[in-house]
Amino acid sequence: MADNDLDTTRVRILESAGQMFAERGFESTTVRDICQAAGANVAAVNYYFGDKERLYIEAVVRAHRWRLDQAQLPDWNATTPPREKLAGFIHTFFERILGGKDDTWRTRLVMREFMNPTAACAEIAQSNIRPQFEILQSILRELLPQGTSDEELHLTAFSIVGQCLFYHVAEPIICNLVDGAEFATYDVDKLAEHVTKLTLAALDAKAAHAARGAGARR
Amino acid sequence: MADNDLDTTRVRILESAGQMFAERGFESTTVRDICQAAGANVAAVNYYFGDKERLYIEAVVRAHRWRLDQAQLPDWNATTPPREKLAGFIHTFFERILGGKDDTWRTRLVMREFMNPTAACAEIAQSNIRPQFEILQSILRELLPQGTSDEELHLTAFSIVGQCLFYHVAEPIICNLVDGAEFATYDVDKLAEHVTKLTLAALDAKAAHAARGAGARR
DNA sequence: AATTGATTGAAACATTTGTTTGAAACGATC
DNA sequence: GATCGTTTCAAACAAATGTTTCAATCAATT
Repeated sequence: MADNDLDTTRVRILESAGQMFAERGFESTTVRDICQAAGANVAAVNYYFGDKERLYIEAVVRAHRWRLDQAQLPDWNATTPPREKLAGFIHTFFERILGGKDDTWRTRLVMREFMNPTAACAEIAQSNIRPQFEILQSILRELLPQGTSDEELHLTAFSIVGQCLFYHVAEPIICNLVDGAEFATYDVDKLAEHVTKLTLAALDAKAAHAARGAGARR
Repeated sequence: MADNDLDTTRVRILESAGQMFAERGFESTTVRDICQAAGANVAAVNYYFGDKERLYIEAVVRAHRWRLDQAQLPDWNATTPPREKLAGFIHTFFERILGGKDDTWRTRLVMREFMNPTAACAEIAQSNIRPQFEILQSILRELLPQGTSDEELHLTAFSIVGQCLFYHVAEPIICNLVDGAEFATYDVDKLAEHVTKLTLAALDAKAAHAARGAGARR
């Protein structure tokens, strides 16, 4: 029952299954291929997980937990300026998405699940994503003028996350649109800096506009 | 051969197949289900398309072409200000993505193809997406200071598209994060206005910063 | 009305796939 | 070393699925 990181048949199957589900999808991946890649017998899937679907769910949840653990948010204290927090959040988010080149399959697996929600999706959203979303919102609350509606807060958070996620979900398209040499230079640091700068510029403008509006009215 | 919009068995199969591929994916969709939904015989798929895969490719290409035709960019003339062009581009993009509530399957199908590229992906990227990308870049060139690098132009374009696409690729997550009542109010107009405002605020700040920098240097 | 070509229909085929089974191998415990 | 629970293995099962076949049907043309 303990799914610790031992090199046991169980986790070998989980890892192989995750990679294959990520690349080919649930239906295109056969239990036989998974077991062959994991060096296990066909019956091992049913022995350890009951059936193929429960193996899938466990693989997805495991992949997302791994993604979160892989890159942790920086330690902030009460004096950390919110601009720095936002920069750190975005950088960490990119680390999780683009991570080591051998780990992108985990993000692919999770994104695939989001577009084909099963039981794993709601669980991940509630237990893993929501806390991160709350953190991002608390940062934005410090950066946006007081009185900003919850809705605008949400949309702004979505704008940030959307910019980051794009580089994963549209990767084949991006490769088709920009030069291969340029694409090769897209790394976490560069992309994070771009998104951070663009977002902060927009937030600054909103804050300035609000201040001007308040000043003009009085 | 002519795939015109007649209510022929061929296009009925294409439409049914598109919807089912979009919801369940390629492998999970059976030829039998497609034909039943289209009111056709099982053999019709092989008769009209040769095999299941060529039916899929044709359905994807058709869906994306339909998406483009559904919402056309406004007519601009030489005097149209670039800010208005950007607003129009973003609004049209959202129309295409979120379109009529009965047509979202087309976007789903295309996004699915992007994450599982087949032969259809490269074709769509080259013949359909690239022209749109060029238009967006030409608009941004008018809004960003002279001397802005191609790379920054690209990243800015990706930031815009990423913000829009997010509402489609992460829909189940968004539903989980915000109140159902609030989500119900997300429509094309509201989202387009948010993305446009945020982006223009950022672009204005960059332009102002560049002007200030140039002024200070002289 | 006959003919010709395109389309549809029901059934069958060959393969693949998830799952099960029951015996063998293994490992720790007494 | 015998025993008991756990794990592995090869083989088989049953269901589903893409594809094919060939006769029936239809529609237009002569």
